[in-house]
Amino acid sequence: MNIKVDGVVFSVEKGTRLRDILGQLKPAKTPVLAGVDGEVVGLDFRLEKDGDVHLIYSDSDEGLDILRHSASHLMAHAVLDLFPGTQVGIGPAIENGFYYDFLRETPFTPLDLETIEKKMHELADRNVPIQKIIHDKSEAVGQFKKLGQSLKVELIEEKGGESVSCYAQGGFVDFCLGPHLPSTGYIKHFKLLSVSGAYWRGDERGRQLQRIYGTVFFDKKQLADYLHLLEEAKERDHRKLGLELDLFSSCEDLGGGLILWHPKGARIRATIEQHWRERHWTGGYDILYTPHIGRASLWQTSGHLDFYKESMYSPMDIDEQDYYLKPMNCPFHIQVYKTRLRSYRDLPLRWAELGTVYRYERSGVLHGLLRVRGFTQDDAHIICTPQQIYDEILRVLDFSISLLADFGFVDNKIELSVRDPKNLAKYAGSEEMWQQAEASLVRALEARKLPYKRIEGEAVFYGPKIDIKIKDALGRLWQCTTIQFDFNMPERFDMTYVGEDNQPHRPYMVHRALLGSLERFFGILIEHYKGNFPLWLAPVQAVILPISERHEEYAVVLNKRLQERGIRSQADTRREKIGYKIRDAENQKIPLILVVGDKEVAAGTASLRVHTQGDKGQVQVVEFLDKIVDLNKNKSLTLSF
RNA sequence: GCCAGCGUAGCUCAGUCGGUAGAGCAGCUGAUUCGUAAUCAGCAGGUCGGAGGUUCGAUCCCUCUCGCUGGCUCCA
Repeated sequence: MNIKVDGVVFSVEKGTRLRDILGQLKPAKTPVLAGVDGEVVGLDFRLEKDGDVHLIYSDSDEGLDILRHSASHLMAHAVLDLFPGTQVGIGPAIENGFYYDFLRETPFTPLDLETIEKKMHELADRNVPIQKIIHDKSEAVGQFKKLGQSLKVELIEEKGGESVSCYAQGGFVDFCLGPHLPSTGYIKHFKLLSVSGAYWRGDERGRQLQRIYGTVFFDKKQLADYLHLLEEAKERDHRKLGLELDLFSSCEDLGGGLILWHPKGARIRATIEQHWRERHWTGGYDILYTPHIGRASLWQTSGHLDFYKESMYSPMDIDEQDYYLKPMNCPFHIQVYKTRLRSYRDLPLRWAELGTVYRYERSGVLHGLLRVRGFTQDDAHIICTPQQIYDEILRVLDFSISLLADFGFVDNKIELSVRDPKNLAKYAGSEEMWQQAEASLVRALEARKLPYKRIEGEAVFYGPKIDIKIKDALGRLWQCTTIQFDFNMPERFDMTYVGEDNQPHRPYMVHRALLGSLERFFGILIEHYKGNFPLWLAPVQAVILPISERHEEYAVVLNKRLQERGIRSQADTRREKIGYKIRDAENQKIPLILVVGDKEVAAGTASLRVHTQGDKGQVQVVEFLDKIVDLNKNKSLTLSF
């Protein structure tokens, strides 16, 4: 009898268990499951006929998906056992875990989660087989009606074909395409994480269900690692660090989603902005400033009052005219463009602005610095001729990647969003423009050999775009850069330039933000570095700690020498023991700590301690100064002495 | 906006089955002059998120409201 395992043919005896052929196969890792002719089986599965086998490993997406999905069924099983009368909604595998939605009068409490978890362990320990059952539709509907599961009935009636696939384990049955584990015994290492509300089928007018989230892994260590990652994320939370390091706050009287930048946070922001301006000026951009409010007629022309009104704040009355807070900067930049007749010789124009915009966000979505109602975009508009778009896209792509790298973000994921081919009517701009724009985006990505994901239907109505997501120290992705074509605004504002042919032409406009917003980027930066900012960004770069009062004068002089070289330095002359001051400086995450006592005063040196690295011994002041000035100027991301 | 949870001193948290509150850190004052992550003592600090109701009496119970948290929805 011949079987093919992951493409390699083996000859085995009928009835051989999969487990027994692993010796011959010598896979690099031990598999947990296998797929045999489209079914998921355990390693004890006996091969009875010729067929295709593929091995499934504990850390593969496929394996985890099956496990997660089966764990969600196990959870539903436990919930129905514990709380009869509960209705089940849907329960898929998701990134990092699973959830299941339940319809039940009484809300689940954290205590209930423990009980459910215990029940799940019980059911898993019984190692109940999970069986696929094919019903015909009416039979399935009848069965779920009898069980009182009307949500499932609704789903089957809508989604089920003539025959309906269900999975059963013990007394629990679910309408589900699978695949699932062979039995519940595989589900050992899991944890239920939280309860929240979720709308039935995502419709906010519909019924609200209770969603329980959990996570599951094949082995104990993977679960422990994941839970550790969650802890680590909590430690890095920018809201916690923002308070501890005195970077920013928001307060009730101000209103949600509005941020106060404290001196240290503002220092970092100013450093970011300074760097950003330098890079833009040397990178071929000009910088604009525009106001925070504009007349209704402007927003009428731009179309924002038609298509963006829900995100805009109510108008204010100024001399009986309506003025609106700006949710975007583009109409202002366009006004600058229109102040004079533009020639093709003027293009491309690259106009950037750190523009503060205000957008209404629903109260429930506000989150620290990451989702706010007032924020400063590092915005720019590139206005160019059709012939220039490829060069401009390439340029902005390079620029963005290099700017992000300055802050230590070098691992990116790029997405290209294009039209939904099935719904071409809803887009602004001509067929030719879309094709040309998309081609230039693709060409630029390919010229730089940047891997990207093409997503159909994700483009906004006015043009295709490239988004860049950066990966932080915990491997989490954050969207920062967006580069979008806009075929709508030039039309609405009737932007033109005079071509070589002395005729008016419509320019192309590209809207781009690289860091995204300063608030959000700062939040990401705090979490990425866990508050341990690289030297060039640190609000306080060095602190001088005199051992006792008699070393104060030396410390003050040394401090002044650092400050004269442009280092943000402080002398801590509080009458405290050195251990106390060191602890304080370490907690404040100050990169460089200089301890000075009798020895240093006598030798004219300082003892250097580097944050998180410990005591480095004595350094010569002149050499040390040269070195840190250099590290600071070069915006080094690491400190080595 | 919706569901659930939370809101006690600047911060982290305890507490009151209804009789107006307590610790540690931070702060202030004093002593200590010290060598690589917390010196000691004293003091001060709260209309227990806000408003209303029930009650002889509310920080505690109820209603409303504001804010925060986790999600959902949204994210041109």
